[in-house]
Amino acid sequence: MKHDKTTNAPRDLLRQNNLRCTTARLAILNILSQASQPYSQETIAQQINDESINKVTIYRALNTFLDHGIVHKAFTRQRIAHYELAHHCSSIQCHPHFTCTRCGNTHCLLNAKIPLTKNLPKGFKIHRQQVILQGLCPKCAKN
Amino acid sequence: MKHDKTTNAPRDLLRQNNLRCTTARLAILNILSQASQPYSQETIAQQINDESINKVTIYRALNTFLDHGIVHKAFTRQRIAHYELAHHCSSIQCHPHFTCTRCGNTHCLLNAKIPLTKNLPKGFKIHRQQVILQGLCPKCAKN
DNA sequence: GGCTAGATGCAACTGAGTTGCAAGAGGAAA
DNA sequence: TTTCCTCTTGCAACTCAGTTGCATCTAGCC
Repeated sequence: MKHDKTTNAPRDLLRQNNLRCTTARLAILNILSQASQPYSQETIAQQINDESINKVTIYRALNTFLDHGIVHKAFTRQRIAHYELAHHCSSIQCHPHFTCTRCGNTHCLLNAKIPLTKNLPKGFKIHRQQVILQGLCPKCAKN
Repeated sequence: MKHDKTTNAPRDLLRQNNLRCTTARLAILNILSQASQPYSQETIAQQINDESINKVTIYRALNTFLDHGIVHKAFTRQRIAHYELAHHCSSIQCHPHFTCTRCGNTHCLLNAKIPLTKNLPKGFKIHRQQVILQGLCPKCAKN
């Protein structure tokens, strides 16, 4: 069993998913497996010593990993901001938003209730809790 | 009391916040007040009949509304995607992520528990629930 | 070692959102 | 109603995360 930091885990992970073990992919997986928080493409690029790895390669590798469920996006990417009037929301929590993964429509679930998160580590002061649900809307779930 | 669709509510809202009542702002607020779901800048622009209103104006008006709490972003804008290995998460729910509004750092709250959303409207099939917390991290809360 | 599909690098592109600046308009005072 | 000041708007040019097309390279099977 190897005890150095770059274990065989990433290599195995790739093989299990029938993906080629390339330098770039192994480097990315090694970095993510040692990460204590989600990393952006930029952070990953900085942490890769070998600066020859192109950002496109990192994006493509990450997307491949996403497809295979090896990795996921810690934050749903929402390049396009959506706004609504604030009158229905409490100061700390808004109603959850549901986005359909098939048709892309978003619905406000005004009546759905989510208790505030519990077991928070000490010292964190929560000002706002936001819940995002993904799945199929009634229309798309039928078909 | 006026009964037409463009009520005085938006005008009052602007006055309460010491904001000038301009054509663009009133149009945007009217649209949002009739919206059943969060709208993007593009959608708002489409719904404004007067096509002469510039997209920059809409962005700036929305940001002003944000500053005054009249409006909020239904989805936290995350232009930059952050990735992490998927091994710690259940198929439906990942641990919550906390983003500090002061220093911008994000932390994984691995031990925090959030019950799944209840009182869902009929027909919605949830595949994934994501919780985003905002506030102050222990370091920033001290200062 | 040779071959081939899949992976990579490069450059150019896309598009949401921002910035600087000049021109325009709201609204309070005269 | 007019004047005037300040805030708002429009335009054009920019920023930058992420994508695409295409030529080149390489992992891994034979």
